[in-house]
Amino acid sequence: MMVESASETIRSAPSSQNGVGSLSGQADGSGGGSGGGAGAASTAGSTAGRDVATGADSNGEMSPAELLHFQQQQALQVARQFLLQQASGLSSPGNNDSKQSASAVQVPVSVAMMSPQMLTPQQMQQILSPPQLQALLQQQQALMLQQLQEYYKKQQEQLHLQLLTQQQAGKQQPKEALGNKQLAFQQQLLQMQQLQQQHLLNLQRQGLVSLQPSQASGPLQSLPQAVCPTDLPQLWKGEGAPGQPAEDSVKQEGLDLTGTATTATSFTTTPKVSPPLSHHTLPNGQPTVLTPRKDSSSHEETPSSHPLYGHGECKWPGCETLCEDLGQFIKHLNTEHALDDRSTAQCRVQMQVVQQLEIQLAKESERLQAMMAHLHMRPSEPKPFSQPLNPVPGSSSFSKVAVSAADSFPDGLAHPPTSAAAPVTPLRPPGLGSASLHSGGPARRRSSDKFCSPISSELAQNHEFYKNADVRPPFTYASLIRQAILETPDRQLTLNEIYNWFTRMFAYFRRNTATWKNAVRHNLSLHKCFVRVENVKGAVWTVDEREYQKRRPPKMTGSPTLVKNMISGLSYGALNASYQAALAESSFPLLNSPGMLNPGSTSSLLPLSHEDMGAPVEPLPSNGSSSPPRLSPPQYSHQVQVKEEPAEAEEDGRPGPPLGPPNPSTAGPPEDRDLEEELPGEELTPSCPLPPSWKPSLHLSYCFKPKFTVSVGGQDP
DNA sequence: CCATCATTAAACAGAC
DNA sequence: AGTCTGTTTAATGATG
Repeated sequence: MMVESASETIRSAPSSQNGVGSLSGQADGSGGGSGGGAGAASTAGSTAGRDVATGADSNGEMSPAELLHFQQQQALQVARQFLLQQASGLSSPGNNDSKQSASAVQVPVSVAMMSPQMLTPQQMQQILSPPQLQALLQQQQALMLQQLQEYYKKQQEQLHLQLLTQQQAGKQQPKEALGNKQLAFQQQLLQMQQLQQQHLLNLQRQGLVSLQPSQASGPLQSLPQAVCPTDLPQLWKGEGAPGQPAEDSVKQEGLDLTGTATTATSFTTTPKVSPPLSHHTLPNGQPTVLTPRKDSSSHEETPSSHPLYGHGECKWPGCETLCEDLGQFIKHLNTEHALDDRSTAQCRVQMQVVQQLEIQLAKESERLQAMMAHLHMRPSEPKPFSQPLNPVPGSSSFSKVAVSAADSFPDGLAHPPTSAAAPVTPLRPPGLGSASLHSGGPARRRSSDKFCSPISSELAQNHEFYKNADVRPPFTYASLIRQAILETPDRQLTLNEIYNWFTRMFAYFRRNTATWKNAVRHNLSLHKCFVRVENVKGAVWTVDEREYQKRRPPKMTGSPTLVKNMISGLSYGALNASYQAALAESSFPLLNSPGMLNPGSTSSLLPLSHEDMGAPVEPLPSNGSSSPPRLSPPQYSHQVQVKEEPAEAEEDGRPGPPLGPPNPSTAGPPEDRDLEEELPGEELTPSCPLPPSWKPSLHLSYCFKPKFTVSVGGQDP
C-alpha cells in the first residue's frame, strides 16, 4: 500500500503541467459522490467540442443518469405523498405497513408528481426511516412499472394498428412511400422497445426488479437474469390480457421475423434510439430530463438522424454504404434493405446477437459477483461499478492489480469489455469489471493483440462507455493509434489529431496527458507500422498495414473457419458463436467474403473485425514484399496514402477509391500471398487459430523504426 | 530462464 | 524561453 502510494506520488510528479487538470477531474468525480452515471454524464457533457460524441448524445439517448434521476424524482414524489397522507391523517392510524403500502401504491405517479411538495431529498430522508424509504421506493417502482406497461401496451397497439392500416393502404401506394411509413413505425416500435429495455435494465441494475418480485407484477419476475429484446414484448404484455389480437400479432412480429410484411417493425435493437417516453410518464411539468427532444427525434417522419445512419454511412449490419445525407440514406435503406428475406434474416441475426449479449451480460455479471465475493473484494457492495473509477494511470502498481484481476477470469482472458453492456450499462461493460474496479492501470497487455479483441467493433459498440467511463481501454497504444488513424477518411492524422482522438474517445485519456501522450509519441516512433509523412501542412502519421500485421502474432487470415474457431475461443465465444451460427443460418455473406470485413471502419456488425484477428485488412502492395521497408525512409512515403499524392504505390493493388472510409473491401488473396511470402509459415496456418509451431521469434522481433539510419548504426544492442 | 513486447519515464534535439 | 514534436534509451513487468 505504501509502496503504491509512494510510486504514485513519484510518478505523478513529473506530469506537473497536467496536475491541475487531473486533480480537478478527480475532484469532480469523487465530489459528485458515487453517482456513476451522473459523473459520467457530466463528464461527457462537459467535454465540449467533441463532434461525434455530442452528436450521438444529442440523438436523444436517455442516459442512465437521466433514468436514475427520473426514478429518484418519482420516488421522492411518492414519498412526499405518503408523508402528506400520514400527516393529514388520511391513512388510518393503526394501519400496518401493508395497508399503508396499498394506499401509497394507489397514488398515481402522475398525480403525485403534479403536486410537488417542498421537501428536499435530505428532508425526506430525515423524516422517513430507511425501511420506509425503501418500501416507498419499491411501491413507487411497482406502480411505475405498471404504468409503463400499460403505456407501452397502448403504444404498441396503437402502432400496430397504424401499421396495419398503413400496410393495407400501402398496397395502393408506391413501394417507397410505404417503405418510409414502415420506417417510421419501425422506429417508433423500436424506440419503445428500447425504452422498455432501458427501464427494465435500469431497474434491474438498481436491484429493484429482483428486489420486489412479488410487487413487480408477473412479467418482471422472469427477468432477473437477462432482458432480451425479444422477451420484452412478452414481458410487458404478460400482465395484460393475453388474448388481445393486436398484442399477439405484435408479439409475433417481435419474435418471428420470417415472413410477412409486418415483420419489419419490431425487431431491431440498435441502441442509439431515443425513447419517446416523456409525455406519458411525466405528464406535468416535472423538470426531468425526459425532454421533448426525444419526441421530436422519434415521431417525426423525417428525423434529423436515424439509428441506422451515422457518420455518413449506413449502419445496417454489413453494409456501410456511404450516404451523403439522410435522404439518400433513406433511399438506400428502402432499396437495399427492403423487406425481403435477406433483410429479415439479418434482423433475426441481430436479434439473436442482442439476445445472446444480454444473456452473456447476465452470466458474466453473476460470475463476477461470485468471484468478487469469493475474493472478498467489496463483498458488501452489490454494484461495484456504479461508481466512477479514478484510476491512476501512472501507477504501475495499479496496473499490476488491474491486469492480474483481469487475468483472473475463469477463461484466462483479460476480458475486454464486450459489446453486451455498453448500450445499456454504459458504465459497466462486463468482463472489464474487475479490471476497471481496480483499474487504473493499463488494462492493456496486448489484450487486443493476444486475444484478438476487435478494437474497432469494440470501440464501436462500447463507444459511449469508453467515452464516459474513466476506464482504461484494453487496447495497446499501437492499436489505438492505428484505430484513430484508420477512422479518418484519409487515414492520416497529425499528432495533435491523434491526441484529440484519444481524449475524444476515452475519458481515461482526458487525464494524465503527459503520460499517455508521451506513450503515443513513443509508439509512433517506435513501431515502424506508423509512418510519418511530410505533408503540406506539416507531418501526418499513417499506418503501414503490412508492418502492423507483421508485428502482430499471426492468428488467422481470411478463413471463416479460423475466424469461427478463434471466436469461439474468446471470452464471449458463446455469443459470437451463436452469432456465427446465425450468420451461417441466414446465409449472411459476411464471413464468406473476406472483403466484407473491414478494418478501419467500425464494423458495426461483427463483434470481430478483420484487423484484430490478425488478418490482412488492406490490400497491400505486392511489390517489394521481401524488402525491409526500413531501409530508406522515402519508401514509406510511397506506401501510404497521402492527400497530396492519392495514387501512390501503396494504393497500387487497391482498386478502391483513395478516399472514403477505410473500406478496402478488396482484401484477399494477393495480400495473403504477399504476407505469406513475407512471413513464411506464419500467416496462413489453416488448421488452428494459434498454431503451436508458431514462434514469434527473430524477424518478428520488436523492431525499431530507423527513421534516420545514422542514429541507428552503432546503438543497436 | 529467456525472448518478446507493452508501458512508462526520461533525455535530447529540432522546429516553431 | 517555452512548447510541441519526434527519436531514442532504459527500466519494468507480463507473457509464452
